Amino acid sequence: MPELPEVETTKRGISPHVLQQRIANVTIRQRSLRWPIPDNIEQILTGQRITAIERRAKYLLLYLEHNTQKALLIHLGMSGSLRIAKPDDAILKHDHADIGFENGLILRYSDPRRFGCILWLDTPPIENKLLSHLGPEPLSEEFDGDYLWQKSRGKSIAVKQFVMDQKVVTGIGNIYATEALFTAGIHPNKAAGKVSKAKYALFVADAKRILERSITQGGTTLRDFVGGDGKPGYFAQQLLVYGRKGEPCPNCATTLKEIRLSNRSSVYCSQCQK
DNA sequence: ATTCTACCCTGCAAGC
DNA sequence: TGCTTGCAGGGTAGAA
Repeated sequence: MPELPEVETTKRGISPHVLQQRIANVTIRQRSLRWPIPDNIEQILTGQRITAIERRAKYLLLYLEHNTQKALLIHLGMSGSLRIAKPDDAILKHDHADIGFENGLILRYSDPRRFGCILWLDTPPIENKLLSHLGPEPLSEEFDGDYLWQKSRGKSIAVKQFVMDQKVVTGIGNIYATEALFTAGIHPNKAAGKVSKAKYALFVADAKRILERSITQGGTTLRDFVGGDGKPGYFAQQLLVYGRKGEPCPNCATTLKEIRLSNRSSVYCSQCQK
């Protein structure tokens, strides 16, 4: 489920239940994620108090007391989720990891496809290979049209792949790239180096607006989620073109087309996106 | 240096 | 009903 808004709302949702709580026990049922969960993660975490949670791109960083330079790194991959569970809650098939607290609540990691990861960073996160090369956060001021325009000069790669490259900007996944390219009127297959500064400015403004709106909606989703209802309303948001191949363009009624870039679906309007 | 391809894994929907 | 196929919100390593 996770694109950036869902990771952000996951962070907001678990924070009140997890911050300042001391870890009483750790149970790993399936170590084989994208990379194996470290063998010693149980002993590293047990007895420690979680003092801070950060999101960087689609990664979550959980810091322990006296250890601001070390952190637990969690990524949800394509299908992962975190929820707050109670001791009596049933353990489902893909609930791979539990972090149990002294107050009895459990931070439970689930990931059917196991594309996510749970790693221990024992060097400053900024130095970690997975985090060091990440581009700016999409909601930061640093991310603007000029930045994208500058960064894209001379690139022949399709603009959609360019804006989904985490080295360029983090947190823009397939859905948001598809949507923002549509509202900005940019053909997904246009060479990144040939998109104008003005178009990039439109794209950035639209991407930020869509992400912010999704985060707002995600809050509602997460309250249900944490409460144990587990009904993600993520898709309830209005997507204009994503997943709507063959339907009329909401702007001009031309039938929406689909191309595949990097083997990922890209829906677009051939009339509105040039 | 940039761009492309294959791959990690399970679940689900569509088609036969 | 049951089988096969293709697709899914991500991101890396290594090849071209």
